[in-house]
Amino acid sequence: MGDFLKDCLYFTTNRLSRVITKMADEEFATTGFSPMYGYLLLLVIRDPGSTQKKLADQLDIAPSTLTRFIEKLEGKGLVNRTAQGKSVLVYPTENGKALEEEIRMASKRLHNRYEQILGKETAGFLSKELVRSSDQLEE
Amino acid sequence: MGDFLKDCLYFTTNRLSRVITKMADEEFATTGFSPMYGYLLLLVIRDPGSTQKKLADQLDIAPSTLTRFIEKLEGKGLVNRTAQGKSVLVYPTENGKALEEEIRMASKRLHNRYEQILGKETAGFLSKELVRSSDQLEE
DNA sequence: TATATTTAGTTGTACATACAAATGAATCGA
DNA sequence: TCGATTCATTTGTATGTACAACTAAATATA
Repeated sequence: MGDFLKDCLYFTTNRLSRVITKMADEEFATTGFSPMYGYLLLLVIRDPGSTQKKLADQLDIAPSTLTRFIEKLEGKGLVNRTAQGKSVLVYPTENGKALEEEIRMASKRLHNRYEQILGKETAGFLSKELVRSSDQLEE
Repeated sequence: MGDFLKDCLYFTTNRLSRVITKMADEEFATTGFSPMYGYLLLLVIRDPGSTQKKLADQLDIAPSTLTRFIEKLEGKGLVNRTAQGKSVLVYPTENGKALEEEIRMASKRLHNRYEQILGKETAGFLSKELVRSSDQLEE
């Protein structure tokens, strides 16, 4: 009995995920796309010529998901793809690079917003715990 | 620079969410539906005649999402809906009630699985922190 | 070298979830 | 009591995400 929901990591994690995704969507609204795309673009800018596999690993998403993200960014003219054997290398376009500052600012706003509510300490600690747990659960 | 991803609560939360959702889907596979439906059915069994609003609040999902979930459970013959003024009351059917044990076992398996990896203490602590943070971020 | 296996990416499809707009019931203020 | 507002739900539509099946390239094995 009691509350089986509050005890279930599946539920509690997904709940926070919904809450913070909403927040992130709001702060990233000025960029014209959602936070995952923003972070993906930052990765591509930081490391031009990354393979899709590498990007998917860094973001910890399925390859098919990454394909879809890259397609969309390419459609918006923010990245280019060039096939290289069985791999695909991804590069930012000038338009893509021009967005870096905007994305970093959105990211900063998001951080400030949740840190102001949770406390900088707590937020940092929580992130670290989440990374650690994800790492462990993925073996 | 450094790793902006590991520091971002949006990203770290969503990552854990993907990891644990996969795990939960595996453990709930025997029930024939996904974990959220299982928990929803448990809520309805525990409190027959709940309004959809109440259920959506307990699960912390949008009302429209709840409508969709209930539709699906109704389609599988696990719950009934009766309109009551502007509200809708939800009741479990016999078939629905018959699934309670199965769902509880799936939930138990999920708990055991992640507790074995993270440690019971850590898992419990993490859940509590996530609830607290979600509560705070939602005001 | 020829075949088998592995690896990277894409495509079709499905699902959880949300928001905005619409509907219909209940309540409140004049 | 009537019109305005609020509230619960539904519906249309969109998005992030995954898996399974497929293709094509690379590597390993015989």
